[in-house]
Amino acid sequence: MPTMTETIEPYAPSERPRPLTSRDPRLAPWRAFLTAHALVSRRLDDDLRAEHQMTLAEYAALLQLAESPGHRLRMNQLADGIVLSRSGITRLIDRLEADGLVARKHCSSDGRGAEAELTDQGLSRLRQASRTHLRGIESYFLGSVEPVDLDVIERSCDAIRQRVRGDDRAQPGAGDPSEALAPGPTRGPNPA
Amino acid sequence: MPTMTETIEPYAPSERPRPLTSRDPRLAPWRAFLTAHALVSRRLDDDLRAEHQMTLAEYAALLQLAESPGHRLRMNQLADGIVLSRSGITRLIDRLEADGLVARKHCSSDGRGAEAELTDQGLSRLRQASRTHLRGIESYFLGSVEPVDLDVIERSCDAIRQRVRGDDRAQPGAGDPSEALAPGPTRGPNPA
DNA sequence: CGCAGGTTGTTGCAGATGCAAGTATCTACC
DNA sequence: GGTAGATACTTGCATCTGCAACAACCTGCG
Repeated sequence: MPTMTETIEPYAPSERPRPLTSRDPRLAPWRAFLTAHALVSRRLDDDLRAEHQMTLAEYAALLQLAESPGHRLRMNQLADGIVLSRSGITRLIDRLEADGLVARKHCSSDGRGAEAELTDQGLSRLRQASRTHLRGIESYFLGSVEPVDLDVIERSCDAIRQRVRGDDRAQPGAGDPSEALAPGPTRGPNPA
Repeated sequence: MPTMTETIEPYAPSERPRPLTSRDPRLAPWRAFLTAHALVSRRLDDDLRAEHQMTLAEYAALLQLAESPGHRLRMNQLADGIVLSRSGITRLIDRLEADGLVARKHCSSDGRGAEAELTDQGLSRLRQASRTHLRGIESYFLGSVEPVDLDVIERSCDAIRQRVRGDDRAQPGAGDPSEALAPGPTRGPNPA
């Protein structure tokens, strides 16, 4: 796997001399990170619940499906994508299916497998909810971070992701997911 | 096809012209942020559970107490500090009290109030757990982020915090909390 | 003083999540 | 081909969390 970012730094961030102590000033960024996440994600969740009767996790699942080819995904990939346990995904899809937003399909290539497929109604609900959600991200997250700093955050968080789980399940053939929500003349199921 | 060549103009991060769309590249940092947090916090929680039978939230509460003057804190402040609902804090302190790690005290200045006070055993358990926890932070978080970038993350996350909750409950008179866990000859309530 | 309204913490209840165990299926090796 | 082990998902059970309702208390105003 590519170690691509060979930086010109003084030392690699992974190997530092002394063990971390409770008074190390580098703990401040970590705490800020934790608090910021807790506040933002709670707020986004509250907004989605209030305006669309939908949790943040449900939104994330619908979004993942909308960005996947054929609007369908295996349970496992879904679980990895939104960082949820297998059983968590089972129940989450249960709820979305009960609401008619996704449909369970048998996986043709793997008898054990199940796929969740976004329904038209699911896509519609996702698009509606995305207005609230994107407004929230813009307001709480992007509105607080200097544009120049977004790259740093993305790089750092990607590095964290790669480090915590040795691998990553990237899907190179997934096409451009950025248009999954775009209501333009991209594909059939338009928001009627 | 829209030209992605945006000029590098410096405008305030709070006021942007167009509403955020689902294909905006600024969504990538947000998603990376979400995923990184989910992975790191889960990992830290798993480690604490496995090695010290303690959740991350319990650790955070004990730590907050250890950093507070007198090793005690009102329920509300505790709730704000670790971003948990009131009832969540009630139950969390219930558990810690049942384990003998904190003790509930009546607040002398406010008859409604309750304070949680760290017990000696609580401090001891916290110190033990902190080895695991600090090791995890070093390994997963600090080991992934370039030292130069820590400041950016701290600033950004602080800005998010301030924006999401209009105010912040800063305690300027709380002294230097960084020594709360240091086993050295710092202050009175030492591990007898 | 006395009450209205706000604040603090706790409890009933419901929802979301994880682990461990179970079932069905796939893969590899004999 | 057949069996052992791995994998994919689901289910039972326990835990954690939040909202709404509640009780106790404080504050301010008449």
